[in-house]
Amino acid sequence: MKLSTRTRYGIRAILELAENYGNGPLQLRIIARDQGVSVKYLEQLMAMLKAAGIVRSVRGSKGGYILAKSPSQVKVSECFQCLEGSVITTECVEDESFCKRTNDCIARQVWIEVQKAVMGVLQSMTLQTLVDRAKQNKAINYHI
Amino acid sequence: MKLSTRTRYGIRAILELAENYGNGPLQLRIIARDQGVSVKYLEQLMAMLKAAGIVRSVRGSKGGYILAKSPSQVKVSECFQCLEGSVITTECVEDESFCKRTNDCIARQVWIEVQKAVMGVLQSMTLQTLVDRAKQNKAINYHI
DNA sequence: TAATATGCTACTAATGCAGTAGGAAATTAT
DNA sequence: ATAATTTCCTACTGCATTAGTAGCATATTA
Repeated sequence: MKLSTRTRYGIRAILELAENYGNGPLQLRIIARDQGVSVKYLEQLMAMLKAAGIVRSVRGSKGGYILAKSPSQVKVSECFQCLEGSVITTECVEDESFCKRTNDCIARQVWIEVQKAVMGVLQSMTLQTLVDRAKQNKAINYHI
Repeated sequence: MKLSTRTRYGIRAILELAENYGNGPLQLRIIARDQGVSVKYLEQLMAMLKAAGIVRSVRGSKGGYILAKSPSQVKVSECFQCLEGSVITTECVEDESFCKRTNDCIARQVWIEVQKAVMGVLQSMTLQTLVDRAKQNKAINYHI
């Protein structure tokens, strides 16, 4: 059940875009530097997010990426599903015909509950939620 | 975030042992037949569960596997962690020194919450919980 | 025209998953 | 004793996915 680096780097990149929201495009060069990831790899992640309509891009010099919607309108679950593929723990959770044991399979009930729990967490958060937390966190660190 | 077949088959095998609890050892041959999985593959999964003290084995003819504790004493989370490795979504969740950004990383907070949610579900269930559900399920199907 | 960014596609090394295979050791049945 | 059954152990293999790297095309600004 490990997360891919795609998801981890991707979410971090999106968060950086969310923090930068309203200040024009942010270059991958900057994000790559901040996050310690290659620009080339980030390009691919951003392509996925762009295809999903989560970010949009501005080409050319002074270009970069911008969040397509305001941070409060983007659920973390959207970003997660885009990058990780889905939150499906097993095929049978969403596709009953995947296995003939579906009706009797108690294990399946477990995976359904797990999936609901994960989605519950991710759907309850928007990028704004996380940006606010980050601000709060920085304020606390400042006082130390 | 897909589950491995290890975990899926393994949990199903354990559930079969749980349903058989009190009736002596159950052979992998039987479980393999019921679940549509090879004996050889099941052997490996059972080796993991045995090492974790979840099941114990009886060698030789009329041998097989038995749950090491009563179904009500075995949490699903134990079985899951044994088979899947862990519920860790990323290393940094449990190892703060894994990444120097740990303190400021808001993404990490997301993964921590996801992990807690998953563990919450799995820890709330014992094998007995699931066996009871299975019985209930069968009773309902019988009336149809 | 040069510099800076994204866009696109192909390639590759490493890893882990999902088994298969074969024989050894223990136990029971004949 | 011997045969049959069953777990035990370890090695091997094919496959898919991940985690990038690389190179060039295209768009935009200075």
